[in-house]
Amino acid sequence: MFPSTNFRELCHRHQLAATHQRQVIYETVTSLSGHPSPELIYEKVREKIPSISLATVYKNIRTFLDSGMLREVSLHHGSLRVEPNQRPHHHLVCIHCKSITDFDEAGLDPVRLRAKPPRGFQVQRIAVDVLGICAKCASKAAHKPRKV
Amino acid sequence: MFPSTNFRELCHRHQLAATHQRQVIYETVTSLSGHPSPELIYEKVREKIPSISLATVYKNIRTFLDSGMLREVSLHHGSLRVEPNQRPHHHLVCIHCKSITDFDEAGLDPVRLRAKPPRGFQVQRIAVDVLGICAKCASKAAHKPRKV
DNA sequence: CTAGATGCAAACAGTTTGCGTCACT
DNA sequence: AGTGACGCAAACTGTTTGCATCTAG
Repeated sequence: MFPSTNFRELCHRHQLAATHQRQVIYETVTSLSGHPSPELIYEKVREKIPSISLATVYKNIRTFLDSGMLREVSLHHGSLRVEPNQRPHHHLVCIHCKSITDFDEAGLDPVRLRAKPPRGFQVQRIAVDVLGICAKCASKAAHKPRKV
Repeated sequence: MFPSTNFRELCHRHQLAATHQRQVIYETVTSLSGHPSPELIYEKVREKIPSISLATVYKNIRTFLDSGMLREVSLHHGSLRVEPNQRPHHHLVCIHCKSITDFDEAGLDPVRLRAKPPRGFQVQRIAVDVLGICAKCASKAAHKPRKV
């Protein structure tokens, strides 16, 4: 979608100031494998900028997520959520208000593994999240789009 | 799988003492719709047992999750996790150690909505979590099985 | 020049733990 | 009777905020 580009342009497209801290945080994240936590990102960034503040790392991760420059592994709802619905179902998750709505399994083509999962991973079940904008948020927000 | 049953039997099957608090917490959760947080469950339970402690609610939610009597909406990893992998992919999630491994989109039959999602929900993307036991945990645990 | 970014410390929210007492089995 | 559950308060972890200073545009 976007041609290959440098960090300044990327920030400009998202209307963000291209600061040194931001660049190092962003490049650190994209260079990492796995699914790093803010704390781990902070550690790695400090190797480049020892004086950086943890708050700056948090603020910028949030900024990147909000602008769509980065994505989080799964939307977190601040606290643990218990699932009272015992029937097989999936979830509709709103990326704005983070509301979760159940979605019957029958509304989705059956999800099946095409390939064996790697190296002895024993599958127990498959959970599907349909991510998007709920009706309520869609109506009040003709404005800001947001990636997920 | 299980015949309809009462709370005492349910606890017995999971080797848990059937206390009054436990019963009220469990029945409160299963009577709720949506995806309640511990705080909300606490509020509701206090309507029945005003003297109950928040710690008891937390301890028992944890107990229910660990025993498989209840399930959580999505495994939470304690902290926010950033996704550096920009390619379309899904996740293999271990229910024991909570490790997350990327799983290429091609390893799964394409996931498609069969029905229109309800009431003007605008779908942006579909995220699939394959839940199970990773090889590492499987080897060291011939023992305790656990539901997810 | 000015809006917005940084760094620090303090505040917060959510969750867990230690421990004395009480209740289920 | 003994093991484990409860209730309370204190501790902890992860994250956000207020504010003074600095910097990109």
